[in-house]
Amino acid sequence: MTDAPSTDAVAETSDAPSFRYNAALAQDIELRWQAYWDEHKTFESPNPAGPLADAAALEDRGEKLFVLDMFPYPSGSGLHVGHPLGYIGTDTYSRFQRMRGRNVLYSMGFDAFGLPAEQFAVQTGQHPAITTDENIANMRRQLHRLGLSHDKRRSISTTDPAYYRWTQWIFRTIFESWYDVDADKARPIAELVAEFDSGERTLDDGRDWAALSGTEKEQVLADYRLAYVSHAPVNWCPGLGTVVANEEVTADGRSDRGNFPVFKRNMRQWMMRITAYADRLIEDLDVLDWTDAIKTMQRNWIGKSHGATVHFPSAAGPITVFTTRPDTLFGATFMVLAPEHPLVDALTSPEQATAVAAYRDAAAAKKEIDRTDDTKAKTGVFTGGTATNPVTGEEIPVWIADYVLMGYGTGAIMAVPCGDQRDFEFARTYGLAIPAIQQPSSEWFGEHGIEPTTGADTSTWPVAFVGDAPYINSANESGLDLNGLSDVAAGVSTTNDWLEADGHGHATINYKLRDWLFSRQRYWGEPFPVVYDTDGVAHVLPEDQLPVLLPETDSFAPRTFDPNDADTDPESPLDRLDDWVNVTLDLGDGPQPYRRDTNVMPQWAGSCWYELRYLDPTNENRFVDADVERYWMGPRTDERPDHPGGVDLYVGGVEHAVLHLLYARFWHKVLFDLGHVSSKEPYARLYNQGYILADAYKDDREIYVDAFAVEERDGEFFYEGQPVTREWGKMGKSLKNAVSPDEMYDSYGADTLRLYEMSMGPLDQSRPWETRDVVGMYRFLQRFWRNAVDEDTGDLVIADRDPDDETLRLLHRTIDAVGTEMDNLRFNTSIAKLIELNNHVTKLDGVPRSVIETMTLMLAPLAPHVCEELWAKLGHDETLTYEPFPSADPALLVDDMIELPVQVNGKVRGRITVAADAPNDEIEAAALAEDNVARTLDGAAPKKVIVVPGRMVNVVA
RNA sequence: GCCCGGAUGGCGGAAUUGGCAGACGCGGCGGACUCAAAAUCCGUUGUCCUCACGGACGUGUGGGUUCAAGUCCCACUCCGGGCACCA
Repeated sequence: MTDAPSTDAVAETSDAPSFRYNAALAQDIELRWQAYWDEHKTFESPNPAGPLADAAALEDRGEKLFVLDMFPYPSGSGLHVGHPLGYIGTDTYSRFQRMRGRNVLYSMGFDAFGLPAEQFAVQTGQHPAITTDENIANMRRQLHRLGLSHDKRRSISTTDPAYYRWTQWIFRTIFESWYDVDADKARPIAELVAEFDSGERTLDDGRDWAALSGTEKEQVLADYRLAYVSHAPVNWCPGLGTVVANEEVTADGRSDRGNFPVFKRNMRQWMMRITAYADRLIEDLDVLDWTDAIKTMQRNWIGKSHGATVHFPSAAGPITVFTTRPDTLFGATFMVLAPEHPLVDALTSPEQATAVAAYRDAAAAKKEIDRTDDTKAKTGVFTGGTATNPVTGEEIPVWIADYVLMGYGTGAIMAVPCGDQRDFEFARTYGLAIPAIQQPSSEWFGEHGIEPTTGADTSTWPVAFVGDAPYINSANESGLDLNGLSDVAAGVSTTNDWLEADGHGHATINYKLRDWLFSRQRYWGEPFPVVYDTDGVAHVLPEDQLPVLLPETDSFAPRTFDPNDADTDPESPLDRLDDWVNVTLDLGDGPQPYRRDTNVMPQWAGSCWYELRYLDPTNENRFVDADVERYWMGPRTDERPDHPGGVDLYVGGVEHAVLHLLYARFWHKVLFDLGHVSSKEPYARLYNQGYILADAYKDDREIYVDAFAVEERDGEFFYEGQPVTREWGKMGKSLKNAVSPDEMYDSYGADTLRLYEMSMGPLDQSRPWETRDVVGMYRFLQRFWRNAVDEDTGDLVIADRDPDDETLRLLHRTIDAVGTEMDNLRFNTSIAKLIELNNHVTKLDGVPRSVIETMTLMLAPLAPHVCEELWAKLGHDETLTYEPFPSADPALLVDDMIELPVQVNGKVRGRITVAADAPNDEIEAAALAEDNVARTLDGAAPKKVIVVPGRMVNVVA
């Protein structure tokens, strides 16, 4: 009759009813339905083309919906109950939307390259390829047991050569392109070469392109390519044995992985020209449905600021500064260079040489955290050199100080002590002049408790003045005159015009964002598809020579160093493999000897495009078929005209706000510019789920102890008799407070775990795990099950009649509410409404079939296994996955009679029941006649009666 | 220091546009079943006053707007997160 799995009584050790919904029965149901879904390929979603195409199914399914989780790295310790919070949310949403008729793409891959996997391998002595596969298998098992409705055909691992072949292909594509500033998009490098060849474009430095040697041409092109090798200051982390990106360095100058010190060193490394996209990465945030918090973080990281570039002539050549306040040039009485600035040597006078050298050494030795600590007093040294202020013509002293950072702007500033607090403090410390160039208001003086000063005198000022105020002492003989203006914006634009006209500078936009350091000196990553010829010129391998396989070796451990020894050099593990490094290849001009690049890509590479591979996971000709890509990722202008396209719902933790999410947007935009994808953004809607928190306990050595062995006595906590201190933390192995989902499956089953995690609170909020609370959802499922099934016989016990009016109305109100709540990812309130309905029908003498069927469908996205089981028991032959989600009858959402609270002076004194469409005067009369209202009024005539239709009545006495 | 969030019973959390504060769950209390316990089920549960009817108080603090404020405005306190010598 049905191919749904059959129910067998579960043997019980106790005398509990054989068909009570308990952990054993739940497990039985869950394993059977998981097998059923696999066998029937229930969650496979059809593509419009290629091997996953299925025209009939596509016709059936309706509009596409791409739901995506941030994919995990396959950890060696497996999952704890905190990991799947987001996955349960996306699974529930996906199941709900399938019932709403959408063609849902939902799968899960593994971000398996990178440091964690490599470190785990080093610890266990196993090759990372082996441990990674084992860990993936274990995580797949745990996720499968949770009942996640993934299309398993679409799962990928970034470590699979069939996957990273295309990661290398995208690298190749980026390498072979350049950013055309005029067209404001990336274009193939071949088109740039063609422009140089034809003379349409000439070299900036005036050289003749045609006269350059091949190597020289390559050097020119390298300055245009979006992936290039640079010799520049990078973040060297001896403790990890590799360089890391700016985004991977914490505010206190340490690696976010491993927490080792990071040092700035000049090194030859691969970079990606993400800065070319700075503006678009900011602008396109506007069309994304992301939280403002994440958008703000990305904007701050890119750090766009408007200002001016100004050149100060000096004996050592012009010193170029960036300033956001060119209007304060008249107040620039000295300059400050970062200690590492290249002009320092040339500017330093013989008398100051010793002091300058000593200061530079001290600055270099300082840890980043000390250098960027703005609470410390400012230090610096005079170089003995001077530069010319272009607006005043004055010779001003040039200092070096470590509060000026080489990594921002030009590494040099003009100091305006009257208008910048840092410069002010520096000038006070070293007795430099602080002439005023704006006249602050008397209020400003009042706020700082000093007598107003006029003119240049600032001797009594406690701080610099920042803001709008009339300019003074701000005119020169070459036609720049700000005096009389009092608006900073006007001052800035006037000054910029003058600077440009006189050739001293020009308006500029500066960014905090630096190019992305893309190479790592580790083993477990994607090899660069790059070789060097005997002249040292880099060649990217042609498509047909990809993938460049990561070579097999036993010596995959990185060379790491004393974490504090900055004077070390990175050594790539791949460097040791001479046979692999030295190759003879035919790149079109016959077999030639080459050396392979021995770097690997950062972990972020694989996660920059994985969502695209889900679409077409087995394609061997392209990273994704164009039609398939357009179907799943294309912009949806039916939703809104500026829809950017991309993933419809992307759920993950907030910790990737500027790492993965920035890099992935950058790659996607390059692919978009080159016509390889149809959406300008990868993730249209981003939702940040919260974390599961758990108490963690530390002993007096500050070491975490097993949280499950801690006892509480009178508000104090003890571990093995010793007092310990409690703190909040994310759940995790390192805090020794992790609860495994396997424990929950054993005690309650997956459906209960799913319901509990969804009921704890809003999905975007962090919440503390309480194992003892889980039983609430278990009891709910038991009650729900008992409403339909006889616990002793396992037979259906539904009532053979139509629901009463009250039940019917509650049912439809619940349908209405649950649909809306689920649409908005508010699963906690969906569950509350379903429990409310279930509690109501529990009191009935038997639940009508129509009610139990509707409830089963509504609960199915949240607790799919038990609902499938009931659905089958109710006589249905097929999975409920594609049953339409119940819809509410609008006529049943409005009641004939309604109860209204009656307030007297804002306090509820009684209730009246009136017809829903009763006129106001009738409601008013009923309200005043209510016993307790009348008593409260005590005969006094009401001053006013406010009737809020359908809501309430307020009597003003 | 700057920018975002947030604060509601013993606990997690609910509350369209301002309109019955505390939905739902945990825990507590009382009861049923049981020799007993666990599990399960039923009832009850913001605090205080009252035998009761009922009343007073109550959404971090202090003001304000309003017939009516958890919700809006002003000023603060505390907590979480992000950024931070960014010129």
